[in-house]
Amino acid sequence: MAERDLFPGEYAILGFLADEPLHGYDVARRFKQEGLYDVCPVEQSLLYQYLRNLENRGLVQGSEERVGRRPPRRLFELTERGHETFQQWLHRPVARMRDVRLAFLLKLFFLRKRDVAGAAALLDRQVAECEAYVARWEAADRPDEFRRLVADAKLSAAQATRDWLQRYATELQEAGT
Amino acid sequence: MAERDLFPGEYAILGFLADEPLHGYDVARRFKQEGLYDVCPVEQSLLYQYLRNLENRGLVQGSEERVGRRPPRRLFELTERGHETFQQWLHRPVARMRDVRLAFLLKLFFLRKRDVAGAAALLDRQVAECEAYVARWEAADRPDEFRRLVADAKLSAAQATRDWLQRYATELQEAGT
DNA sequence: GGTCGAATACTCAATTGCTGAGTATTCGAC
DNA sequence: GTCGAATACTCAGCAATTGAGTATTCGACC
Repeated sequence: MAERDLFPGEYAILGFLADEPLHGYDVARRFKQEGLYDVCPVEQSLLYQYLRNLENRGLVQGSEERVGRRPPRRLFELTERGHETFQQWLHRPVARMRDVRLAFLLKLFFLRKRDVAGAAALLDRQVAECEAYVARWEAADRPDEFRRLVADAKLSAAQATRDWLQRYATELQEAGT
Repeated sequence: MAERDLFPGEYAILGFLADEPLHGYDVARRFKQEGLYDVCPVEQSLLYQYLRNLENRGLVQGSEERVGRRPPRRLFELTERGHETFQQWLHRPVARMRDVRLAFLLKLFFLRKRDVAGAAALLDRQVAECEAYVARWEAADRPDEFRRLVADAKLSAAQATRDWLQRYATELQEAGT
């Protein structure tokens, strides 16, 4: 039973926990405060399910805190495997164009703060993915008007994505020098 | 209990049935043949669920055919309300940018075949939607680096979409004269 | 010093959209 | 005459998400 890949929201949780251990509630707050919620709207109840899933996979570890007659709360932190999984994800470009504005933005969010040079490298790799995608759709045959329309739509979107990535890469390089 | 809006796939079914009554199976074939399936992958079993929903809403009407000891099959056709619903949808631009490459493409698919001038008019209205969207994101405040990044991504995508729509509108106008 | 609303911290049941796998018949090719 | 492809449809179950709920503590204000 091959496990499905984690969702963007789940990786984002790993990202926040990579910095410091947090309660589920704090993770939710980070999402809102940092603006990730606008890109990837993980509701509270969903967040706790994600956390549970991550724990089942051994990527995070929650420890129970009991204080007075408060209902027990849990502090979550990344395991070794959690760190590895997150780091691998962080440096891997996405294959599908529609993921650029979701998962890829999340990657940039976390990588930029840690490692500007790494972010620039990731951008370059993502630009290459875009080029490959553009080439595939330029080569696609267009048996009829509608398929031509679809191909043009995909092409123009992918080119715009590539250009935007390139602009941002340049910006990072200039800021880095 | 306000009913949810129909899915793009459901509108597409209305579109096919607007031309002629069909069996569910035929609708599925149209999806594949005409290339709609690549944009909007409606599996067979899903298609029949959509048909049932459309029938419950009184937008299509299925009549049972019994031949020999064949399992009964149903021929679906649009009702009056079905025609109205479809026509309204067909001429309405979409509000969200991500729908341009889904629902809006479907609209173009159906409208282009019937009414090139109407398609050109729809394109103009959709361009206006894009402009409004661009203006909203240009005005959005960018309290931090990440939100600036997100805004830039949205902006560049919306501008590319607008340009693509405009190119196609021009093309239609030139072909129409 | 009491109370009231906001913040903290989490859980669970229900829903919704979809997938996969199944059924039953007919038709054409060999 | 039989075997695979095409026709035509159904159903049970899952997986991701939503919404609504629970329980406690803290700070502000009267």
